[in-house]
Amino acid sequence: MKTRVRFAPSPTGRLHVGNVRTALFNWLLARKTGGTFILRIEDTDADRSEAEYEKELIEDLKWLGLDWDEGLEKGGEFGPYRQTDRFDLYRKEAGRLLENGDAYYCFCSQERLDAERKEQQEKGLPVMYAGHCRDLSQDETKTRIEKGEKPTLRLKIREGAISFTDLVFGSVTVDLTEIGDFVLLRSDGTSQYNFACVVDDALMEVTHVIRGEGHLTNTFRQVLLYEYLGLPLPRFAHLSTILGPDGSKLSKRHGATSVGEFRERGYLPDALINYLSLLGWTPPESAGEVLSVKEIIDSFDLGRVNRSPATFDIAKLNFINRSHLKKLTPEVLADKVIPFLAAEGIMPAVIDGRVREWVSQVVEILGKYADTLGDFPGLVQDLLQFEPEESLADPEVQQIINEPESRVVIRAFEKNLLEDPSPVVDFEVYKGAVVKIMKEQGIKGKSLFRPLRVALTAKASGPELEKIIDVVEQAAELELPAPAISVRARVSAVAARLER
RNA sequence: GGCCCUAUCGUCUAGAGGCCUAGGACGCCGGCCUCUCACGCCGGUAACACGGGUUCAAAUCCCGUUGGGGCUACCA
Repeated sequence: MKTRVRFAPSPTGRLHVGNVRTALFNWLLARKTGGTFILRIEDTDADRSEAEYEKELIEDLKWLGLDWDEGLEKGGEFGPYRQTDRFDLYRKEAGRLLENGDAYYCFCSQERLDAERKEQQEKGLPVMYAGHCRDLSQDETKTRIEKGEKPTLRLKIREGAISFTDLVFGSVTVDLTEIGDFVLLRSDGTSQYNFACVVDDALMEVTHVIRGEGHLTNTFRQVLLYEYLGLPLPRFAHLSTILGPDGSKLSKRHGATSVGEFRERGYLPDALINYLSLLGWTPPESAGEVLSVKEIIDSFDLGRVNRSPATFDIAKLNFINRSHLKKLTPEVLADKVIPFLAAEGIMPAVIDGRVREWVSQVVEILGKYADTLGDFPGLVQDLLQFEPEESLADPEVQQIINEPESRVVIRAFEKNLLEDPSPVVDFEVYKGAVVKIMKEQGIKGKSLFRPLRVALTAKASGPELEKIIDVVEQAAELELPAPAISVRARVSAVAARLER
């Protein structure tokens, strides 16, 4: 039988990484087995669901590359795929339950239910609906409805126990005395989650229900529903919760939690997928941990998913992201970095070919310093920035400048550059000037390059000098929002400050 | 409160009774490379929550304790 899986989010907020992992594991199973991945929206909670979130959710999924074969936007023969469009279906199935005597109308008021629950809690009793309306006569039910009362429909829980085998948690069992008669249809006629979920999964012929661990105990209710409805039971696989650094469920106070935030911070979709796939799942040892999406699909196996909750570790995500960043060509990387530079006002909004080429070079030099695309603006800023007044006050820089030899190097460097007729200081010019110092002054190694670095950048550390010389000079020729300073101007500025 | 689930280095994890003196990855620390920072390479630090069983043998099986998560809604 062909695998059919689904991701069924509620549009009640931005897409959380925990949910992404759920979507991912579903998607991986579908892609691994050549099955179908369905996107369904569970929006039966009218108060919290918003169209805006649904839109964003779709965008996030697309950005991640988790494409679906059936459902929202795609359509399919099992639609509609939004639960608010499926109420007739739920009512129809509820009707069957009612006819079979497995469900009943409940007229208990919200107040009564609340009071009862409170009392049960205070007395330390199991908290569940006591079943007051369970044995109401058909006549009474009928007249009360005719009088205009709006009942809920509840499931009549049978005696005995219910158990099922979860693909990751194994066999689980519960005694049905632990479960109260729960609501199927609300008094306004809409469906409650567990019921809608079962009807949808069954009607959509879902073969594997892969979802968060929070639903593990809901599954008992759902299995019972499948039984009452006489529908074939799908396989279940529950995924452990993702925790924050303090061991509680990952939430906003732990920092970024939504896909949108990670995208905005400059994480690559493939890296996010790679990292999330590693939470609770282990690739075969030989594969290593930095994997392409294709590699993950190829080695994915639900049987290797573990049960214990995992803590979200930003340091490891950074490592994975960095690793993915390093695999990109400079050109591809540049195109991804440019929007981040533009957002910080470092690059103009409209980029021409020369600037793009320049960014490619820069990104190649600075790439090893970046964890995320969002790190680049700061790095490029550092490269472009030249503020001798402030930077020369740095103790490390001071120490270099105070060396008599350093002063000789900087002055000679300035002189050599000024004597060179080339309008632009490119790498060849730079090299010529440096070689001359070595020959004439006999200075080399540390004593040579440290002052050269200070002369060029007014800093004590940074990327390799021979790599930055060209891009620094070129930056001065580019029309950047904040004009960059040319090599000669830099060296002269530093040399001038030597006198004081 | 009741029920369900869970527990290996700081973190993600390997581990399906002897292969475990517990392996890998991230982080951290150290070394090498090097004008510097970083990258890279090499090395190191560090864990079976606790207490009882079962067994010739337990990280692995059972029971309990403790910690964590979830459900117990006319939320999903």
